[in-house]
Amino acid sequence: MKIDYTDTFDTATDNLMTIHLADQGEGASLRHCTHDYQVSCGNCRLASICLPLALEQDDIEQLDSIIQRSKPLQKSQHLYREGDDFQSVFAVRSGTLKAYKTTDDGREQVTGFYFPGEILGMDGISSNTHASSAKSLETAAVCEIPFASLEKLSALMPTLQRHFFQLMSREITEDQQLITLLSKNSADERVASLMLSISTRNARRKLSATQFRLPMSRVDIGNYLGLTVETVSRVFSRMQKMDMLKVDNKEIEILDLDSLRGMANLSS
Amino acid sequence: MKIDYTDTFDTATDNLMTIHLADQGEGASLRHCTHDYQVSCGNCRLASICLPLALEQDDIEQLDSIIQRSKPLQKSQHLYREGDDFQSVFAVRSGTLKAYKTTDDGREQVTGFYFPGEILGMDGISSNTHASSAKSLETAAVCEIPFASLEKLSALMPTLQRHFFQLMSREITEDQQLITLLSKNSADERVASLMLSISTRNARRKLSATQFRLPMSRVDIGNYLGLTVETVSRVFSRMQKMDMLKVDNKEIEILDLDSLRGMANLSS
DNA sequence: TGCCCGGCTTGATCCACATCAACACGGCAG
DNA sequence: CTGCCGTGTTGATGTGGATCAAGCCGGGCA
Repeated sequence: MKIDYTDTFDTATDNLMTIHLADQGEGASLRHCTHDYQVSCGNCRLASICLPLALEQDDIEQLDSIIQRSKPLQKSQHLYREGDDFQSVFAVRSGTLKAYKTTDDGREQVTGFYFPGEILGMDGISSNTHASSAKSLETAAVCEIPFASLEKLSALMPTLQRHFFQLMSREITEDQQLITLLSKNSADERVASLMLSISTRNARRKLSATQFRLPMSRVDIGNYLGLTVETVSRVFSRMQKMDMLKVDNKEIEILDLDSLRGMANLSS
Repeated sequence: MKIDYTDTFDTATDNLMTIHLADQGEGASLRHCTHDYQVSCGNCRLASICLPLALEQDDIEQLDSIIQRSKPLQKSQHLYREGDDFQSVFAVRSGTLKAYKTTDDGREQVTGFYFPGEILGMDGISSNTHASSAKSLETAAVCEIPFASLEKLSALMPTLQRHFFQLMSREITEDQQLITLLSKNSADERVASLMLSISTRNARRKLSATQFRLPMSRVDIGNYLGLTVETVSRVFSRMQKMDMLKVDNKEIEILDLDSLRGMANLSS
């Protein structure tokens, strides 16, 4: 079997997930994908939504030179743990990760889900140790961006500096969105908001906005939204009964986007 | 009356608040303080906890040159509003501000309180418009730091760049702390945590960690902690009955720091 | 094949906090 | 002085979601 490397990867980057999602072992391209760590930002199809966004070709190559592509993470494997030395931030190449903190009494607060093209680990910058843990929800690949190099490069490339400031700022506004959601919204509204968030993030990656497989468990959803598993489950059932959503375990189909938006009642 | 300018300001910076808090019009120094916008980072007593932290003398002077000191904000006056063009971030010089978002149905989510030495407005970087509003809870003075200048300067001064990255990261970790608080902790724990937070922030500014006046109303506290006024009030009463706290309207005295920590049950 | 186990759903009951309502207090304008 | 309003407290009642409990389903493994 002959493979056009650049091109295969161009699409395969994300396909790793799609393939996994569909649960069909498209052996050849999957294997190819997980073993070739030599992708570059220049030919990554996520470049337009990831860190290289808005960079010139030359700049992308420089950025590329500091990025390390590590071997894939298995499901449930940690990328880093709370308290670990902070060295790098990470870009998700394929798969999904969750970031979470463990409270003293052992409960878990999920602080975010990270899809391909998204950056995680920025909470470690302030204290030089990671403030949360990150583990993969399915087989995943990440690009490691050593922070020291990123800092140096940022000082030389105004666009990159700006963009990284913006990324951190976005993390802040998203956290604030979650704060509002947790403190002001009902269980229905919370779950609806999460579904919409996943839907738009899928769309950004040119995937279906109405059909997708949830990479996270009900427990994870609960720990993210401040609800118990039971409540999450009940909300899904209710939504299904109202014909807003079709839920088949982790397989989701949004049947009525408008009423889902209504339930979430968010302007943003 | 003869005034030693540098020295007066050295202490007056923060005194504006203390004076206001004590509700006694120490005319001379207050007037001096509020009308002299020509303080510099070099002689600001907050320098050690504010943006200049860890900068060399030369660098502080450069930073100083881009900072604008505006005239004081009256109580309840807005520093910026959600949706405003983003131009600058702000350092609190005296007084306290709250940042908040208004939900579509008109309710208010307070996302943070900002005390002297703290930086606010960073949530505006990502979209070039402020993602939240900020208003003063009492007479306050701020330093305006035009972001464009800060960016340029950051590219030249690695320490500043690093420090600003750290500041944004700290905002992220604090938001995540709040997320956890809102989703996992009881009303008692939430209020106790806030009291401890204010206490430590006071200590950082060399003020009493056990006696202070709350700059914010019960409503604000409720809107920050995701509770109603009534609940906040009841928690205060309960704490008072348990001899952890003495509460006289906004005047707080922490009587038993340890049991307050116990109630908050936070490792951090 | 049968068993176990982890993830999910559904029902019954409980409880922390919201909601509603009344009142206390202090500042301020008339 | 009186009345009003904004802010805070306290009590009575209601409710959304937690908790407890049971059962379902599918996958892995002996």
